[in-house]
Formats: sequence, structure tokens, C-alpha cells
Amino acid sequence: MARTEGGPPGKRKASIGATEDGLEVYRRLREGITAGRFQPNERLVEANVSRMLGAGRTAVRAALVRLDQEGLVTREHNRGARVRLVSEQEALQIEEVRAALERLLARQAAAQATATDIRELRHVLVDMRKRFASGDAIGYSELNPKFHQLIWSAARNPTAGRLVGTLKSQSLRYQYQTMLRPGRTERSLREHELIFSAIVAHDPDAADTAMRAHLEEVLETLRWAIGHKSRPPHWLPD
Amino acid sequence: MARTEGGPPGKRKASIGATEDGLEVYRRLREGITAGRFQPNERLVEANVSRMLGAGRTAVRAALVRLDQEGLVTREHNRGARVRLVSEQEALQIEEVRAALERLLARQAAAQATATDIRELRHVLVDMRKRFASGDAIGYSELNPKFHQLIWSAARNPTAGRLVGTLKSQSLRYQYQTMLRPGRTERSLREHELIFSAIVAHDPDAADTAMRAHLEEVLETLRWAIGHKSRPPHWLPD
DNA sequence: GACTACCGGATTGTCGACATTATTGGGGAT
DNA sequence: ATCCCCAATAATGTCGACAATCCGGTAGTC
Repeated sequence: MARTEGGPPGKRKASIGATEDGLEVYRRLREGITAGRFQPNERLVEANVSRMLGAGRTAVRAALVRLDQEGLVTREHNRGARVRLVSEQEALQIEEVRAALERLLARQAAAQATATDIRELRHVLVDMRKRFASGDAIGYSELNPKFHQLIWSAARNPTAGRLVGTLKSQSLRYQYQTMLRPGRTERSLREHELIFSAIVAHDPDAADTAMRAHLEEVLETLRWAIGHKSRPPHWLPD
Repeated sequence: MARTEGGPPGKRKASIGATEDGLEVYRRLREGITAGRFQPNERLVEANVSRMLGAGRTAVRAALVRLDQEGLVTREHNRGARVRLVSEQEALQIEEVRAALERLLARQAAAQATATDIRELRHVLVDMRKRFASGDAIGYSELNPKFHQLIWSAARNPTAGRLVGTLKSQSLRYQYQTMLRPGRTERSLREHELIFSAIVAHDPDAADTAMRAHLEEVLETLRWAIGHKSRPPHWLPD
């Protein structure tokens, strides 16, 4: 119908590329939340987000539904959406689930890793050693997710991979605590080396236990932080 | 504004309860898919679903987005939504993930189960014994999910619980295969008893291994069924 | 002075209309 | 007869408008 002649263009989409049903809005909102650019519990008013990202309210709405299903925002009926604040208890639960999944992934990675997978893992590990040697703790911790992601992709299990990804994004706010402990970086590096050699040796059991030990450390830190925290987790001002 | 006087109701929503942003549509669609009332790969045309459930297209659209994020339908741009067909490989992956999560849940249930939890579990188990004794294999397998759900709720880990729930709904189509094997019901019952006693004894390790054994059985059956299947899984007509 | 009822602004939820896009089927040229 | 191009159709994607709902502030009452 409207194909033969363009007619007056009327209006062009302002900022966002093309017609994508809120997918782009979803990505950008998600990125903004995980990057901490939105405070937890902050309201996400549809009109504001719409203007901010230059997308229609429909797209924003779809994105919010997605994020709700994913657990990054909560939506109350007729009350709008806010950035979900995950409590410390919840963060702990999430980490426990994540640990279980990462163990499975390490196991499968050990069973199925190709030469290319191993080469890429080695590459990241070498980088990690370098940054540790030069005392660059921040750089080291930036490589950390990269290493784990390579394991996920080596496991060839997209289902588990996606799940771990969303879980990670949910508990992201609490992960900074674990790297601050003295001597943690060195131990972390050694644990990574263990996981790596288990994968190289194609030994699933070893990979499982190595990953378990690695994440148990993180969990222990979290449990400690929560246990010795000031009272039950109420975040309401008195 | 419209509050001072009731005024004529104007129009009432036709079929579905109240104003709930597609949540009800979501539930009903989801139920329809998991119950097998929609074929896999079947198109879900928005207008049709809209008429079928008596809800607006907006609600249907939101529900489809939810289901997409959940992995029960796939949506291609400008091409609409279809019921997602999970391949056998995928079903296997999903079951593996589910097994890992259920092990975690069994562990946590053993650690934290209250007297009430245990009483409810025992109740279901008694029912299972009865139905098995009377040779009612179907009735037995209907109780199966109930038993597992009680474990999830005893674990007090909503995160893991929700995940297991969605995973189960995805791989549901392939689960019938496992119960058909001769003698399977009896072994299943014994495995459930083992899990139960581990929880009663508050022994997380035992619960873990018992659950692992239980689900390994299912996984083995699935692996076997896939391995001995006719050719790679192409469902397209030539 | 405290409590209740109420109104105005702000925001969400829903619907219909319209443009855009894939797909199907037919007609014409080679 | 076969292939290609093109209109007709069906369905999706997007927008604007409007009603329903919630929240904060205000006035009125005891």
C-alpha cells in the first residue's frame, strides 16, 4: 500500500535506530540499572524514561515488563515501576543459585571445551596474572567476569548461561564487597588457575570441585557480611 | 474526578476479572501452552488470542512479551509470536540445570524445614504410597510435582523456586517418557522416601545425594531416548 | 489541635486508529 | 511451462487520547 510512493515522510523516529519493539529500550534500561546509574528503589516513570531515551511509551512499557519478568524492576498495579532492591538475604540466595549453576557449567566446560575455548581461557588467565603482578587489583577484577563468561560459552549450555547472566545482574550490587579483603586477589587467581587446569585436563569432577571452592569463598564472605551487619535488614529511615 | 459520583458504569470488562495489565492473559496463555492445548511452533496471532480470551490486544501483547522472556514463546520482529519448540538437546540441558537447582533446594530444605513442612511432605508421601499400592500409576505421577513443590517451599528460596518452576514448564513436554518404564514407579517411590527421610533427619548432604540420584535417573532416561532417536531432530517437512 | 473527607495533580492502564512490514497469489514476459 | 515482479491481504508495531487510579495537600468539623 504505502510502498509505491513514500508520500510525505511525516515524522522520522527521533533517536533510536528503527522499529524494535522496545528491545533497545530494554537493553539501555538494563544497562543503566546494572551500571548503577539508577538508584535502587528509584521510581521509573514511563513518561520520563520515554523522554530520556527518546522512545515511545509503548516501548518503555514493554521494556519494563521484560525487566519485571527478569527481576530487575518491580511493578505494582497502578503504581508504576521501580528499580528492584534486592535484600541481602536475597542476594545470598541468588549467589547460592549462581554457585550451583556455575558448578554445572564448569563441569560441562571441562567435558566439552574445544582447543579454541582453552586458548581463549588461557589468554584471559595470562592477562589476569599480569595485572595481579603489577598490583592492578581493579584491572584484575574487571577480567573476572570475562573468565567466567568464557567458561559459560565453553559449556555450550545456553539455558544455564542465560540464567547465570540474569542472576549475576541481580546481585551485582553486592559483589564489590568480596574483593576488598586482603590477600583475596592472590587466592582468587590461584583458584582460577585450578579451574583452568581442570578444564584443560577435561576432568569434570575436578572442575566442579574447583569452581565450588572458588564460589564458596565468595559465599562465605557474603554470609559473614550479612551476619555481622547492623541488625535485620531494614532500609527504611526511622 | 470520576469518584464523586458513581455515574453509569459505562462498560465493564467482558470476561477477565479486572484491570491487571495482561497478567491474567499471561497466566491463561501459559497454562494453555504447558497443558499442551497449543501445538509447539503454532502461531499465536494477537487478534485471535485477543478474541479467544476476551482481552485487549495490549494485554495480549504484554503477555507475549512475558512469555518470550520466560522462554515459552519466541517472537520474531514483524513476524509475530509462536509457541516455542524446545529441541531434545535443549530439553536435556534444561533438565540438567533443573537437577542442579533441585539438589540445592533439597539441601536447603533439609537444613531449614519446619515441622509443618515435614508434616505436609509426609502427607503427600503417604498418598503416593496409597496410589502406588492400588496400582494407580497416573495418580502417582500427578502427586510427583506436588512433592517437589513442597520441597521448594520448604527451602525458603524463592529465587531458586521460581527458576525451577519456569524450567519445568519449558521441558514439560518431554517428561512423560520417563514414567513409562517398567518398575520405574516403585523405584521412584523409594527415591522419594529417601529424600524425605534425609529432610526429616535435617541432613543436607544426604538430601543432596538422594535428590541427585533421583534426578540422575530421569536424566539417564532422557539421554537414552535422545541417543536412540531416529536421526537428528528435524521437524520440517521436506 | 487532631481527625476526616475531599479535591487537584500526576501517572498508569486500556483502547482504537494508523502506518509498516512480511506473505501470498496472480499475471505477464521470456 | 517457468520465473519474476507486483498488488492485495493479513498481521505486527507504534502512537495519541482518554478513563481509572493513586497520592499529597487542604479545608472543614468536632
